[in-house]
Amino acid sequence: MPRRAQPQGQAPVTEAKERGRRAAWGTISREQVVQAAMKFVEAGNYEKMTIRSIARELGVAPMSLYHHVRNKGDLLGEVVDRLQERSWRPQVATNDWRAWVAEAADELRHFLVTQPSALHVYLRHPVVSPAAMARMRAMMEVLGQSGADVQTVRRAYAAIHTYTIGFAALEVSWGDRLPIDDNRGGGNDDIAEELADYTTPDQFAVGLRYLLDGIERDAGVDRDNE
Amino acid sequence: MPRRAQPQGQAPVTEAKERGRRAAWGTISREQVVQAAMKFVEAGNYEKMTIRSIARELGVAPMSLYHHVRNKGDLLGEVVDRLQERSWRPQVATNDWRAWVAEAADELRHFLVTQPSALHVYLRHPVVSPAAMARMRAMMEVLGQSGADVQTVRRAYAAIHTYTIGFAALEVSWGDRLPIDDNRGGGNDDIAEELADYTTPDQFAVGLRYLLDGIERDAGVDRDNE
DNA sequence: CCACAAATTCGTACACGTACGCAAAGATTT
DNA sequence: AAATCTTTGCGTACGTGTACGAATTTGTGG
Repeated sequence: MPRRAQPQGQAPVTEAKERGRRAAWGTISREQVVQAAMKFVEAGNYEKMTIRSIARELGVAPMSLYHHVRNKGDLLGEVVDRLQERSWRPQVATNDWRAWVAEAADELRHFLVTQPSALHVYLRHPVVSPAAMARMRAMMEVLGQSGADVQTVRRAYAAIHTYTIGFAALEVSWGDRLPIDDNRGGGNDDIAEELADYTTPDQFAVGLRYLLDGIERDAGVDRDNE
Repeated sequence: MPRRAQPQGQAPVTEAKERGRRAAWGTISREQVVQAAMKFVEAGNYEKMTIRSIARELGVAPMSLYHHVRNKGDLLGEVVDRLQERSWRPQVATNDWRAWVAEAADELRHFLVTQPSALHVYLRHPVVSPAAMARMRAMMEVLGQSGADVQTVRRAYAAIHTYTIGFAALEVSWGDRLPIDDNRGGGNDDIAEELADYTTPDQFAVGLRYLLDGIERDAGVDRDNE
């Protein structure tokens, strides 16, 4: 059914595609796609953020998005970067590097726990978005204040980073109640439930303190070898 | 070829369901579904393990599986439990609890890194399958040898567990190369690449040592307060 | 001005997990 | 045996991400 195009030239780039008609050329840009996606996440409806729903919102066919976004993961990555930027600006200037690092780590933990979309992204691949890189650089700079050399600083950063993300992942997942549990779990999930009480921000701080103790010690060794 | 009913019990591959016909009553059991699923995972084709492919393998319609398995997650959980059981049997009896715990943790890390299906399961919800519970109990028992009280042991277990899973998650994800990177990443993903070198088994051991140091210290406090 | 290339929108199609409900077969009760 | 209940297999349908290629629009060179 070849539909003939209307020569209605100056259709202002305005609103959305009315019924059946193809949307005007240049209707959407990457920026608009990202913003539309962000609206879902901001409203707490992360799971409702689908390619199709975004397209509907923009008055465009689903496949049209793919000329502005590599795929859903790409889009989500950008959304998360903006959320993260908004969530925290690193400000380096401290005389207590341990406190600074601890706070920064907890901030990331909180962000990941609060934004399920972010956790997904962080678990799927290394995040190298601008906000994430800024955070990393700040973290490394402050870690350097301990006197550790570059090697030790990177080690320390990696350890803290993995611990933080891992903790956030379990804090979230352990928060979900198990599906009914028809004893396929071996019958002893009371224990698991008790353990969930040990996946709290307080607990996070305890483990983090352990890590920082170890880092501090290594930093001392670095200084001695100087 | 007329098909006959299977006289119960584990049969070889029932040459079931020739074209169009409905498979005989009692053709599949939960056990068979799990085993069919396991074949995919064992062959390293975890991503090929779909409800539809399993059904095809068993010669039944996809929806038939759902009378034996709650959903794909349930199925995957059981598969992972069997893999885990095969991968490691806890044997408690040691005079060096730190070495034992370190080895057990590294074993879990290795398992998760090796079996992407397992990592998925561990990241989605608390795993309370028999093998996982056995592992946990063994770990706690050995941690108790440090002299720590119950509270401290649980704290310690939680810290080690989250660190292990988090590390495994990043070790895997950082191993995947980024998708081409059209500089949306901020341009500096060399740094990320360098950091990937710090997500290695060696690095895992370093961070774990930090945690164990902290645990050991707390255990000492527990003993003193006794 | 016209031919041709590039960018953009979109229709169709596929495999995925699975909700829903019907039909067939076994189990139980009358 | 007949009637009824329960378990199991399956057909259909929906919403998902996205590969593929066609249709349309804009930009470019002759």
